[in-house]
Amino acid sequence: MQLTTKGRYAITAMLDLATNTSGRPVTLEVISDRQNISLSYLEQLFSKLRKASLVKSVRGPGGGYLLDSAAEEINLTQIVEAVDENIDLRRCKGMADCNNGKQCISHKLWCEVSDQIRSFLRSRTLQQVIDEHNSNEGT
Amino acid sequence: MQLTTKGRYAITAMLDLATNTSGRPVTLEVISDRQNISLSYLEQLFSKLRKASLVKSVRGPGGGYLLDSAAEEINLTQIVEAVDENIDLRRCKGMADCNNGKQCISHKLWCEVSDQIRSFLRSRTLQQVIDEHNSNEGT
DNA sequence: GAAATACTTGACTAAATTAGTTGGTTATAT
DNA sequence: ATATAACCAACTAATTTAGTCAAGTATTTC
Repeated sequence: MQLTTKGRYAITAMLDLATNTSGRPVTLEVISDRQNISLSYLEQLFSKLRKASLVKSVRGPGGGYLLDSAAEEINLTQIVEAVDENIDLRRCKGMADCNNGKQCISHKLWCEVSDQIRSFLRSRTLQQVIDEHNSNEGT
Repeated sequence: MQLTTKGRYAITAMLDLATNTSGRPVTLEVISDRQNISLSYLEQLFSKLRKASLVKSVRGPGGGYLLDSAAEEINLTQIVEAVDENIDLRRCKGMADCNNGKQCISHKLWCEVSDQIRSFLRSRTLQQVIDEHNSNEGT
């Protein structure tokens, strides 16, 4: 589990899509302007998001991107994992010579922490994030 | 809030310290061997951890590092923030020309997500992570 | 069916971050 | 004294992130 600017860009862009209620596709150019993310970098990210079936594209004039599922159905782990191909530990890829005894106790602990973060993010959908935002309007 | 290999290394090393119950300092060399992290990279990280008062050092022979507080008192956000100086958004540092209207709605949403992750990590102490590990022993 | 729109792809470059190296110095226990 | 191990700073290498460029392909609209 990584959580860097890359994942943040992806979440930001997906939230932008999720708040578009017009029903019409949103172009990457518009997202680029609104969110200050370079168009071509967005293209890279959306290529991955599309392959992960998180968004769908509409070509031609009036085209753009739409969420592929309802905002209630898309959680943050899906987004982060779609763009941030999760890099494993460097030396002990998988379990190589790592799991022998206490050598790796804190590596194992780390994995558990990582799992907890992942499942926390999985429990949060785009819609929830938006709803919580709206209920805080007054601040 | 970043969460990269750097933060993971720091958490891993801190967990290593936290599981040392001998009461004697642990050298970076030992951690380096046990966790497969280069000694000099550990030095960089521990310099920051020390400045953040998360660990204390003992010089000279028999020296090394110890947690500065009890493992119950140290949470994961403290560790990550100590080493991963949190990089803000690129263009709209602070609030520059960002907060004007709907321009930034999903930036704001992102900040809220980020806060949620931060407070989740803050709710988890080193000791809790270790305890949960021990109660899963049988697997 | 031609033109415009807008996604798609891939290779490339630049910048930033992470990781590791080197070569010291300082403090302290023995 | 000497060995140990923290401390420090500047440097390099590797990797990742971010952005650029240039060509495609699909689709709508006229």
